Amino acid sequence: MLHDPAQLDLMFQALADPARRQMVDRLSRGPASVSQLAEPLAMSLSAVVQHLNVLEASGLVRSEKLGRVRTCQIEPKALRAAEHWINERRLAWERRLDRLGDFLAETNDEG
Amino acid sequence: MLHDPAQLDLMFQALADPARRQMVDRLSRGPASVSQLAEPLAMSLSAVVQHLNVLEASGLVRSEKLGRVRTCQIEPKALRAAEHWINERRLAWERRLDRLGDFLAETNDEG
DNA sequence: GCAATAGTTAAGTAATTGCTTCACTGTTGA
DNA sequence: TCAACAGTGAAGCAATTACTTAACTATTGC
Repeated sequence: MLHDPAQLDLMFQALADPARRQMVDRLSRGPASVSQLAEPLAMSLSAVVQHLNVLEASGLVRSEKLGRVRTCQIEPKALRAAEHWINERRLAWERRLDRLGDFLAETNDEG
Repeated sequence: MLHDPAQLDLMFQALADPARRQMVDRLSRGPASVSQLAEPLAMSLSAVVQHLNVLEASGLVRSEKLGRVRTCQIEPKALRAAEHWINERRLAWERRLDRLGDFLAETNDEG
């Protein structure tokens, strides 16, 4: 389910915004409440909640509410899925370059 | 220069669109002309050129025009930068979990 | 030369995004 | 009990995005 293109779409879309990346960055250092996520950001709490919704919809962040405070955490599996998509494309390209290098080396030996 | 936040912003923004990811995917299998990139996409050539501009501005793709055909390639360094950003955050989180696990194991031993 | 090819550019448009403010709900500490 | 706190939801708005069409330039094969 994590590699389905729609989910990948939501993840990259979520990561495209600097405020949301800052939130992910903050969460990578440990869980945080909505207010803690909002604190370094120059925007209303409401805007932060909206960003949080995007992050949760993408699967990158999970949260749970206890009493009046919602605690958020990173979902490393989702991060890994995005990472994996990029990695596969880059590796495909680099393998292709290697093969090309081998081919050129061989045809040079025979020239 | 590749880790500057503005460039990272452009890269993730570029990857957020499914058409552009499809173009990157195509390019990961080897260089292609603009028309070749456009071929599987259900949109005008003009739209594809606009997507290509976004990809080039982000540094993810490089292109060169010879005669009337523009040939595009992936820039693996840029892909690696995006990959790296995600990887660092995920690792930070996972290391934190490890430390937490160690701590809990230790305090259990002493109970 | 000239038509077809490959791409570029500009202008317009509909949908989406990233906010804002405001009114509101539920929770908690004094 | 009640004021402050933590968060939510809706409405509205300006900017951006992802297209479109149409007019255009430059290259190439015949």
